[in-house]
Amino acid sequence: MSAAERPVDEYSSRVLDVVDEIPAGRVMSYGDIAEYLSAEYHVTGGPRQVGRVMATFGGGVAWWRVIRADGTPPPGHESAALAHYLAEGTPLRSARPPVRVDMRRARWPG
DNA sequence: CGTGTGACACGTA
DNA sequence: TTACGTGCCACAC
Repeated sequence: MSAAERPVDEYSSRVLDVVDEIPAGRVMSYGDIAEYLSAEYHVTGGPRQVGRVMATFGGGVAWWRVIRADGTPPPGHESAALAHYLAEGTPLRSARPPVRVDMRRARWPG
C-alpha cells in the first residue's frame, strides 16, 4: 500500500470500508454511499466528497463498483471498468460507449 | 477571505 | 436521448 492509498481521515476510511462491502456484480452511486454513511454511521459529506475520496484513495479498492447515479463509470476509466463488469456479470444497459450500468438491477442498497 | 474546480445529483428543455 | 443550469461541499490558490 502506497502512502496515497492510506487515508488518515475518518471520512475516507468509512467510504473505503463501504466500497469494500459491495459484492461483485453490484454497484453503488457516489450519492448512495454518502447517504448510507449519513444514515447508518451519522457522518456527513456529499456525493462530491465521496468522489474526491475515490479519486484520491480509490486505487486500493473496487473503484469500478462506485459510479454515477446515471450508471456511467468514472471518466478515463470506462474501458477498465467495462472489463470488470463483463468479468463480474454486472447488469449493463450499454456495453459500448457510452458504457452504462443498469442501475435498476445492479444497485446495492448496502 | 474570495474564486475556481471536481471520479456528483437533479430538474428542465 | 443529450445538454445546460443550479445546488452542493471540501480543497487548492
